[in-house]
Amino acid sequence: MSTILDVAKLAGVSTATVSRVINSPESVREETRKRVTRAMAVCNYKYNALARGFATKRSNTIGLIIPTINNPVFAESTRGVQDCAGEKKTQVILGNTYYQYDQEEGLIKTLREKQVDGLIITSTNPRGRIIKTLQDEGFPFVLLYSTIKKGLVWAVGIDNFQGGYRATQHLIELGHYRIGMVAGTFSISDRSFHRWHGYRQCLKDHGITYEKQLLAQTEYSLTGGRDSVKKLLSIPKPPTAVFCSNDYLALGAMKGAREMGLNLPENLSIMGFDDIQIASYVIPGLTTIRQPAYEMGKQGAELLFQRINADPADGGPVPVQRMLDSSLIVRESTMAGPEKRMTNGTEQ
Amino acid sequence: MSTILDVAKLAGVSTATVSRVINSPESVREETRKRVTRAMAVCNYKYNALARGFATKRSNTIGLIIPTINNPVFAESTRGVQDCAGEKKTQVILGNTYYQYDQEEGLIKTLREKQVDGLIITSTNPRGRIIKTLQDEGFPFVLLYSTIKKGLVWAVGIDNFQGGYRATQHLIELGHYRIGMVAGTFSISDRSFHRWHGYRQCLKDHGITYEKQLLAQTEYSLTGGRDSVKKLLSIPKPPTAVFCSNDYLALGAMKGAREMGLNLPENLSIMGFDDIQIASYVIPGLTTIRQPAYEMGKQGAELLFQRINADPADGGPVPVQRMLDSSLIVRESTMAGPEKRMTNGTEQ
DNA sequence: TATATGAATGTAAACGTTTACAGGGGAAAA
DNA sequence: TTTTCCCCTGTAAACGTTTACATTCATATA
Repeated sequence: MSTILDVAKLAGVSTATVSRVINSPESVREETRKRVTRAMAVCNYKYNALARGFATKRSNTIGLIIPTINNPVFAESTRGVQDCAGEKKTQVILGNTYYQYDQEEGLIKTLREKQVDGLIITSTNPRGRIIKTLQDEGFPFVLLYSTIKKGLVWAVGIDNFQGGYRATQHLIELGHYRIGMVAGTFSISDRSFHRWHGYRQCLKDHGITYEKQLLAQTEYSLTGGRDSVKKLLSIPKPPTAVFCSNDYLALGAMKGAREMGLNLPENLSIMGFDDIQIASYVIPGLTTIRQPAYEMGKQGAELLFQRINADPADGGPVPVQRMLDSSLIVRESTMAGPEKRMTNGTEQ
Repeated sequence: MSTILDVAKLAGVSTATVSRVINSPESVREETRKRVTRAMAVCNYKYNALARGFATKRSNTIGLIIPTINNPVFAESTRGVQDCAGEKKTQVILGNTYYQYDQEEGLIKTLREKQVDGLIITSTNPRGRIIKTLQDEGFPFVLLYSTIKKGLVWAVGIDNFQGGYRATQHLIELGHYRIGMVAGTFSISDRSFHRWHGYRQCLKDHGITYEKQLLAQTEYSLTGGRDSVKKLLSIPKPPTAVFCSNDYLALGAMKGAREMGLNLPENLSIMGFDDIQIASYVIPGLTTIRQPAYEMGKQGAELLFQRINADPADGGPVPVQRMLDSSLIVRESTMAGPEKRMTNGTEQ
């Protein structure tokens, strides 16, 4: 492999000049530039970005930490991050935590050792020790899918409480009052937790008492959704509607309900959360709360670069928390509850 | 930031010794080791893997190039790659080509500059210039989803021709003889191309003449699948079955067919390819050709490491091409063609 | 003519590791 | 006692860039 030095010798200039034609060509005389360019071609010179990173303490690489690339919602925001990073000539290293805190911890450590310029994290536990350390040490990072509304940490997310509330409200307005919830284990996702809070509050506001047996917690997977809904449908007075804390679980729930012989949505209304692409391609179309996943990734990355490139002179940039809009998308997987149908004669 | 030198001074040893306690602790006396470890803690030492990479010419990073992380099949193999890399203490940089050759070209260049130890590539054009260059220069890479069966390039894939053949055969055996195909544009994926070849050959072997108008080419997306199937259904004698070159397109096709008022599978049989997870969660369950996506990623990574770590002494390791098994998964989206149903009385 | 200016280039140190090689010292062997 | 060996540690160069600073030289200015 030839180096800048080889090129320099061949072109009869110093390494500094070669470096300059690479990084600020306008600062070197045209004739010299040509000579150097030709020399680079002659010895098939390959730039070593790692050596540059070493010299400049800037790797032009960022780390992206998500629970799992399998959930399309994270795939979508990954794309957002990548697209933004691409514009900034930056590469992204991807890591999956599989919702495990120790994995998250390990990943962050490794990526920092790799000298990434910053981190975008969909954390399993945003209030845990690791994030705190990062914050204390002033390392540039931004939280994704975060529920943090105000404070010192950079974050972009949606209002998960409100989302959970709105989802539940939709079901109540349809006349359901036995509403189950399928959620991820709270210890592994604080998003689920907030959505559940919204659900509880909404029930309360409508005079419906919360029942513990109407909550099924599970791991985030299609099978998790399927099994959980079956559990909910097996209790004495089963729910007529279930709110799943994400679309992935909801898709699983649909299958589970059907395996128990139910027709959808007549026998069971199902709500999801996320609005992944496939949600509108499925029968019945999944009613859900849309969150702008691609946009979230994109904006997260933008904020990160903003933070990284900020002039540290004036006490550092001021942290920003950005809340994106979520919205209710009504499709066919939810319909009027049995009582409502009877009273207004729309029972089929 | 403290360096190895700081630690060394603090512990009263040389930098070499500190480096040794990091990389081969067993080679240093216990008492010294302890002293160094303590010193590292005291000055909050953070290892710089980038500096290491620079010194050793080994970045412990590999690049993974795929068309798009949005297609679950690539997300799944990405996970396979990541899991394997994780075991080897290696990180993976992810790049999407969006099926564009110039993107692929750019990514490969950038990643090589970043000094990745190797590349795993799901190429848009495996016989193009870039792959050739990589090969000529002896850079370690392995092709994923490749159809290459024998030769000098490392590759893992399935037999796409056979897969296309088997899919078509399934439809023919069900009594269909007007069989459409929805495929990606051939110029952007050689996999699609081979599946289409299998389709044609199978038609031929069963005495069915190939009709150009029964082929719809499109970009790889749900909407692409939806629009294409509509096009196929609008021709004078529309197909009674369509084979989509991947599940993603097939899911789109299902929607398209329904939007034209068809019942599935009674009015149209639909086949996919890949067997993405969601394929079995959809109604009707999607009949498809399964390919082991996770396994493909995992094995691809294993081969890459094998190649990277091979002792270059004995003329370099011998290239391996690995063909994984694919298999027909019959679900509910395909059923007997109209004629067959009439003749044997199973028409509903 | 003498001086100031500025553009283009060169010099050399710095970045934080690794590692080939050398050396010290103690135990075992002769 | 001398020699040999091995374990542990140190020395110093090397990896390929960038960049602050110095230098050169031509041109403009006084």
